[in-house]
Amino acid sequence: MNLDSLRLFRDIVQSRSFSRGAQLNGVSQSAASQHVQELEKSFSTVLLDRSTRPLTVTQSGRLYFDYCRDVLRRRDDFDVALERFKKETEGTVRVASIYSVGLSEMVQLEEEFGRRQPEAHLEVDYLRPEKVYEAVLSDEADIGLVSYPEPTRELDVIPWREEEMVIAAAPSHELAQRGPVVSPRDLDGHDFVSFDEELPIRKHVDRFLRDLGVEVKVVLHFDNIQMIKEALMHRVGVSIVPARILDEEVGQGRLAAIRISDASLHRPLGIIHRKKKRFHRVAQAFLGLLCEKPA
Amino acid sequence: MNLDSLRLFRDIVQSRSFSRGAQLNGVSQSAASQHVQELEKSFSTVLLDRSTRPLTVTQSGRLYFDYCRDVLRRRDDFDVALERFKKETEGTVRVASIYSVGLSEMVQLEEEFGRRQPEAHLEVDYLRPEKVYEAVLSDEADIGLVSYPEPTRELDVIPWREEEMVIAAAPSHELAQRGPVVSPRDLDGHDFVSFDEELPIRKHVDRFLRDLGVEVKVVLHFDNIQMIKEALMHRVGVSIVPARILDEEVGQGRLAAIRISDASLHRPLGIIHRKKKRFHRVAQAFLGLLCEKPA
DNA sequence: TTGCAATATTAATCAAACTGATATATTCTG
DNA sequence: CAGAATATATCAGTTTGATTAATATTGCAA
Repeated sequence: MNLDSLRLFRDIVQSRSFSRGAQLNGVSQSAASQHVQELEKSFSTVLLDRSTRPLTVTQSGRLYFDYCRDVLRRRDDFDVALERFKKETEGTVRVASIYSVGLSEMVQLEEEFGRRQPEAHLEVDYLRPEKVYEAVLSDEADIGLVSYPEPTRELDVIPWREEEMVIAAAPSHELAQRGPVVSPRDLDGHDFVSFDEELPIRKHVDRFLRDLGVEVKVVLHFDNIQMIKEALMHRVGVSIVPARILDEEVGQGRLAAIRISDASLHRPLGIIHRKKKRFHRVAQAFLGLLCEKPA
Repeated sequence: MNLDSLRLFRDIVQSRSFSRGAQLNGVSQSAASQHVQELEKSFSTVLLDRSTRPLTVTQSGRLYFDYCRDVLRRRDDFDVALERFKKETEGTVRVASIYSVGLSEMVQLEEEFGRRQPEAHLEVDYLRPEKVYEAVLSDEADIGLVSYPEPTRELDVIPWREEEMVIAAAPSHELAQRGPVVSPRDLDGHDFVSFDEELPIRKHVDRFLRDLGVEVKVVLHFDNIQMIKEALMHRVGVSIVPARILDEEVGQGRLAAIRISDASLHRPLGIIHRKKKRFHRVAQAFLGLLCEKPA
């Protein structure tokens, strides 16, 4: 009693003919005849009166006909609802990103994506790192953009970028005066504005400095780069941050980016997603865009 | 996508488990798994999220689940409606009978039938003979009771009874005086109350008399026995009618039944029904009752 | 009646669904 | 975090049920 069967019976009744009903459904007249006989056997009742031509519907047959119509209508509704839902969700890529990926870059990506997939939507949520993981895990986001990505039991990581880390300071700061490139040792003893201790970036910077035997004096710490930049502009000290996110302030002369000679420090960014996640077409397009552009 | 499949999916969702859903539907876990995978392939969407336990339903899955529930509910309604309808019709035997089968006998039959099939209904319509044929042909009646039954292309006949025909007259009538049995020849020259010419019974009586060389004088004719009896009581003449239907009037002394010696005249009664008619249980019971009682 | 068109019947074929065995995955527990 | 326990996925082989082509039967009209 599948959909085709329901349609078949409906069409037989509506066309008042087994042959025409069969034709409408692309089956043989024999199949139609046998099908209705099976129905009648299973219901132990006569659905169609063939002793007259054109055939007529018995009262039981009318009951079943109405059932067929209702179910087929309900099915159409379902199909429509499913298609609408799929268009909605499959036309949207939901990205969860840490703040420090940088708005400017994201805007560029969005523009390029909009050109390539005019039909598609891109939803970007900027969240604190652990919230990014949560969003991806709970399937509220298709992909997540995080730094120092960690694969887990349920998450896979696609390496994305290695961002250069530079020393940031007010342009008037002593280190900024010293030139566009300095040795890490020059940081020794300076007041330092750092990240909160639980952030991976903090741990990596700490380790970097420790390995080189450089000691700084952490005078402030924040959980986001915006606040760090604010502090630097107020000449509270220096910091080490991803080069990319200083672009704007450096261009305006409000902060200086000082490259670290000698040893290089990089922040890895990664794309995280649920293991075995099946990306729809639009999501795949966005992933492709991300990976092809090493910027 | 038959009913079992819909139930299976519904139960998998409701029990949050393939295995339990399968068990509830008497199929293997393997079948359940494969079935949902086929569904997902056909919809090109994921219906159930198995990466968590217990499994969860995706939004698409919810749409399909609702569809399943609605269809199954609609199906239940259909089943109930069909059963109710069948009980109604299958619990009723619709009989179309000519008037002259006799009310008293029919009442007896109804009583006996009521004892044997307390749940059943018996609907008896008394009609003129051609209306009885019509009723059976158009399936307004399950069976028809007629005299001188004629099988046709669409009707079968089951012989039922051979009713003795007797001479009926007012008790004061000359023939009635002559004794309880007379020779057919004694009718010669008498005023005769007959049936309408188009009725089979008329033709048979006429032939009977003609074969014996008896000539009567038809002074009145009617299409029903009641009127004939009325006429006889008014001493309009004599007639030949089925013995059985005189019982009451004879008992009350209002008419006399005079048997015909010599040659015997009988009226055959038959049960007619549509060819290939499928009798339901109750109808079969009534047919059985009719045939077993040669009364 | 005969002839025409529709439906029923039959046997053979074929694809879908199911099972049992087993592999893989998830969760729980020590 | 390993390993047990439970759940789901996969695969090959089998069964079932739907389908077709050919043909018989039936209903209707001339």
